[in-house]
Formats: sequence, structure tokens, C-alpha cells
Amino acid sequence: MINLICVAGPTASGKTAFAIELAKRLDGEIISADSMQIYKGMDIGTAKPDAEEMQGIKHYLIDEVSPFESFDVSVFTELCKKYIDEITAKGKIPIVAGGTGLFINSLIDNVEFYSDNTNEKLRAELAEIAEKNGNEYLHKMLEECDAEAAKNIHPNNVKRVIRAIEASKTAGIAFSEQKRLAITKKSPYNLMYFGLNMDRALLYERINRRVDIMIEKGLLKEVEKLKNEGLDASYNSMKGIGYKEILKYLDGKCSLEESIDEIKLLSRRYAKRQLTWFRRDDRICWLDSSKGINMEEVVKNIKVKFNIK
RNA sequence: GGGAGAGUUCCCGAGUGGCCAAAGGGGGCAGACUGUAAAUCUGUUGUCUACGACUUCGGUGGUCCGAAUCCACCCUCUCCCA
Repeated sequence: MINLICVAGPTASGKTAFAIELAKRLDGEIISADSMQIYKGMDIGTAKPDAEEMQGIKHYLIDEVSPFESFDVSVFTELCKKYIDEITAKGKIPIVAGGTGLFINSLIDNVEFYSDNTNEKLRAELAEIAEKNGNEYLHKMLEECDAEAAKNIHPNNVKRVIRAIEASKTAGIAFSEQKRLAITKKSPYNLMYFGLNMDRALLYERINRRVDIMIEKGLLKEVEKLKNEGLDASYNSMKGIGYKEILKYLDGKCSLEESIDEIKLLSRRYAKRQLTWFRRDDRICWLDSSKGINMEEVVKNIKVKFNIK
């Protein structure tokens, strides 16, 4: 079993600082499980830790790809596993920290993605069908190739309906069946999983404040630069909270104030969704980061579990 | 001081005698999630000893079988004239 620490929690709950503190105390290195920090040049809006914050701790999967590229879970798990092995081989402890629940779960549940079940062209065609014939029509199509998936996916969730049809047709096996097959392998990790959280009102305050700080730090300039490089709302990277809204402002579609308020709102909602995702995982040991975490005790527990020192 | 208009559930806002616990939107809360996931989608939102009951539509009193809706007075706010 490979020793692995994971740190999850909603945005602005203090994951970065906690992970760095753990890395310092346990001689660890950090792998980011964040779908936006992965992009180069997107620093302020993703609250990426700078060199000073990192305190010399090595970070992986930050600035990994260009914002022009697209990135997905399967690439994440692949790279993440590679880095975990590298860190472990050095005799250090890997710490996966981030707020993208899907990424973390795919890793720790050892999900094996189908080698070939994507088809961009088919995806586009299906989107067109939905547009023309309606959501229900497309959902009926899904019913024909995967009744189980059809039962579980709401007709209005067009993106998912499309993906399920695409995967079923491309691989020749029902999407729900693919999902079952994907988690047949046992997880190789001896996992210590922490979740950071705090009183909701306090978290929301922190989120709002953090957005104001991002603006002060120059989020506008950052987005403007990306825009000048040729990025627009159609890129995946620009779908990140803080980027699409500032882009809207820069394009003259709303006022700066409206843009900022929307960033705050979407961040709060995002935090809620993250909580919904992480709450169902009973492997998580929850800590209230607003009340001062007893690091000595946390480290002690990790050492016991990992059977070190 | 005179005139016009407005006060609705957390917010905005519809409702002008019964089909109104009250449209719609926002926000909140809850949930789903396996190759776009900071995405996408769903449910719920007066209280309760809940297929029924109870309390709400600025306040008080009244008309009526029955009022958020009509009448009277009062309070508050906005605008216009002084």
C-alpha cells in the first residue's frame, strides 16, 4: 500500500496552507487536485500559491498545461499517479490537495477510464440533435442504448445525456456498465483523507473577501492578458469562476461591480457543491479550519496510520 | 401646508372578493455527479402533532357567507406643488 494524504474541502477553506504545513512537518510534497490551477498564467483567480506561500515545498500539477489546451479527469489521474510514485520513490509523502472532487475520487477510488469512449464529432452531433428536437428526444435516444443511465440522468442535463450516449455508442458497451467496470480494481492507497470546513456564514464571508483581494491583486490585468493572448469564453480554462465574469466585463457586457458580485455568488455556490460532493465520503476526517487545527495531533494520527517514525 | 402614488412571504415583484400559503425571478438550503467538473443538472423554500390544521400580504376597526384584494381611520415611504 502506498501512503497518501488527501486534503479536500470547499474553496477558501484553507486547503493550501494546511497542505503546506503538513508537507513541512512530514517531509511531503504536494500535488494539486484543482481543475483550474493546472493552467499556466491563471494565478490570481485560481488563488494559486506563490513561491513564498509554498515555503520551498515542491508542488505538482500547478501550471501543468496551457490555457489553450483542454484537460480532463483521465489525464489528471494518470499524471497524479505518476507523481505519487515519484514522490514515494524519493521517500517523501505525497499530499494531494484540492477542491475538485471528481479528480480526487477518480484517483483514490482507482477509477480506470475506458481507453476509447470519446468521440468529439458524435458529441457535437448529439448536441445539435438536442438543440433541434429537444431534451426529451435526446433522452429517449439514451434510453435505447443505456436504459439504466437514462433512469439516472435527468433529461435536462443535456451534457450528461450526450456523454452517456457518446460513451455507449463509441465503446459499444452501455455507459453504466463501463462505470461499473471502471471501479473493479482495489485502491492501492493507504489513505489519510482530511476535509476542511467551517461555519457556513464564515466561509461565505471569507469567499467574498477573497474575491475583493483578487481584484486588488490585479485579476483584471490577468484576465486582460489572457484575453489579449487570444483566449475567449469558449476555452475550458476561461470557464473558471472569476475568468468568465471578468471577460464579460472586458467585453462590455456588464459593469465591473456586477461582474465582481457574480464571481462572489458563483464562488459561494461552488463551495456548496463541493461540500455536497465531499460530505458523502465517510473516509474524510473533517477539521474546522477556522478554529485553529491542532497540527501536532493531526501529524501524530498520520504517523500512526502510516506506521512511520 | 396642498396634491399624486406606494406599503405582499428572506429580497425583488405579480396578484384587485372565493380556484391564494399567494405567479415569476433572485437569494438561501438540500441533492445528483466517472473523460468540459470552478462545469452540468435536480428538488425545496410560512408554521405544525403535516392527503389535514394553523398563522401571514404596514396597523386597527368594519362590510361580506367569504378579503392580500372593498370601506374608514392611523402609521411609514416616494414623487409633485408650496
